Amino acid sequence: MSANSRLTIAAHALAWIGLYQRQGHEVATSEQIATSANTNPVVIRRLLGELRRAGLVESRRGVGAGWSLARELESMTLLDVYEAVEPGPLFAMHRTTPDQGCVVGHGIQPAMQGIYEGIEETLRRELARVTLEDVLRDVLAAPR
Amino acid sequence: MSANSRLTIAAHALAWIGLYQRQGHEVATSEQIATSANTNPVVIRRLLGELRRAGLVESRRGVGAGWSLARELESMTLLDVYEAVEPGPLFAMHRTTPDQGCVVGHGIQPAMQGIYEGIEETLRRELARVTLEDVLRDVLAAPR
DNA sequence: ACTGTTGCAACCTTCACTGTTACGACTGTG
DNA sequence: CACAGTCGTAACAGTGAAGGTTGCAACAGT
Repeated sequence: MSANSRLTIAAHALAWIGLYQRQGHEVATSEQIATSANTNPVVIRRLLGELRRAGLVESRRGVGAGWSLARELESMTLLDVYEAVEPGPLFAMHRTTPDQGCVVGHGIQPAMQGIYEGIEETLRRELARVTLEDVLRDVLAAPR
Repeated sequence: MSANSRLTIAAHALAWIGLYQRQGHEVATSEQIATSANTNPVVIRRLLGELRRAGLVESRRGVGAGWSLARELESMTLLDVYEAVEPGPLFAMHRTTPDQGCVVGHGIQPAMQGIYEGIEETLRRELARVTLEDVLRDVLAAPR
């Protein structure tokens, strides 16, 4: 499907900020998070910007600037993150309109639309069952 | 997610072949299916080739060549099609290894791996609940 | 005024998907 | 046996998303 890592990196960033704050720090910088995720700070800022628009994090500018959680990790689910960073649908329709003169060409899109909606709804329910607190717990439970 | 239309087109092709065969025809050509799906015959042949490898369709060459179903539509699910045309996982990990010296960088991949596996399993169950017979029925039920 | 960080634009590279052309391989028909 | 129609597949181009990188203005505390 040509999967991307946006949800993974976003969860990484949130878990990092959450843990950092529990260690007594006020804000985390995109530079620190990027080092942990082994990527570029701008990539982190772009993702966190989308999470800010969704109300999951806040940012401060100026000296002592950085990122902090807008809510507790317990109240954030992977669905919140998914919706913030993945706007489009999971499955795409035809790139060009199928032949409307053909029975199948005419009926296929409404048919698949209905099926896909049900499947995506199930995916969302599943994503909503996992909180970022769960993620952080699993992260800390990793061996070694 | 940069979704693609492979599952949609594959379902379209299978429904088309199935309906065509019920109308008394032996085999369908990639040309006919491509016309219905409004795409190029080679695109259809590539997709059907993957479905053939998965044992869902058969092809004949030579004069009177074309494609036919290898099984009844009732016995084919969207999961069969999905697995035939979408090899990779739904969500990707980091493109580069995260900082293993960081607690989060070290634990994030196993954590997300476990979470993603559960979610993909749910997705598969959902795809397995829809047969291609269901798809064809919905196609034929479209208004007008 | 200085400093460190965000916000954001601009650009590049990579990669998957899709579309297209071309042609050899195959097989039933005349 | 030649022909015709279709598959099988390689090769290449176009498109678009994702990710990486650089650069710089804006901001705010010291």
